[in-house]
Amino acid sequence: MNQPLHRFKAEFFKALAHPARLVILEQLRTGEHSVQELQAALEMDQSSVSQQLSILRNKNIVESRKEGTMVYYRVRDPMIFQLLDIAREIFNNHLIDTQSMLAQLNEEATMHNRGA
Amino acid sequence: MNQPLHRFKAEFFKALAHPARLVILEQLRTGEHSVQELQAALEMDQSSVSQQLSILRNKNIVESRKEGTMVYYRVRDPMIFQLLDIAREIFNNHLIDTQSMLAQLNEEATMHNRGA
DNA sequence: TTGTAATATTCAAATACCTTTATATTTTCA
DNA sequence: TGAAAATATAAAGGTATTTGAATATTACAA
Repeated sequence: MNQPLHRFKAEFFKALAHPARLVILEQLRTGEHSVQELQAALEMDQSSVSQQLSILRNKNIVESRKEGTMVYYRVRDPMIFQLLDIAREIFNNHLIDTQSMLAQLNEEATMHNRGA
Repeated sequence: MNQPLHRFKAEFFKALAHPARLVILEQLRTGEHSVQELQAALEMDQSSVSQQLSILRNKNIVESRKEGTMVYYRVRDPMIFQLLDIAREIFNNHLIDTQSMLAQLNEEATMHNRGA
């Protein structure tokens, strides 16, 4: 707990704990991608993508290569994908189950209706 | 990104992204444990442990069983341990590497010296 | 050089999360 | 019943993350 190791592991998981960053990693399953490409896939603006990439970079989860004015990103350790696969299985096993998901979706729908 | 699925996955990882919760899960590798036992292992006060457990419970990562006045917790899906194993391997593979770790440890030492 | 395209960094406001302390609840037992 | 043990919840203040907008940087080409 005080042990730094657990704190570093927690930070590693924190790096994965963002929807955009998960999508980025999914994109990188098929190999290198430029920021442009990621930006298009994510439908996010340039600077947001860059920010998320910098978080993944700081945690050493991705690394980059510059080619002219473009930068190509790739995942550093393919084992990350195993991790994501297992996370998906846990999802499919219903660990994160319908109850809380539905509750939250519902809540969101309500919010949107209010907004409309 | 807007897709709720990615948000839920992100929340799942967020649930793992805390040192105390990681230690709790490590403890639960050997099976059920009471809150008391976890409290002792973590050297945290009762209510903090309870709060962390409630986060894990809300994300359906652990479940509990009441026996008299005591509550026993266990991990819901053993695949969680596979996930933690892989995370550890990624660590050992140096993905989260020394550079940032040392930088942070250093920074902490500095802070403490300032404080002293 | 100046301009432009691609990417990165910085900043401020909003939100979420942590930590601590205090208080509730539930169960058992005298 | 009333007290005590084990656990849970709530509230408040501090800290960290997110988000969006603005601004820097870098590399290249005209």
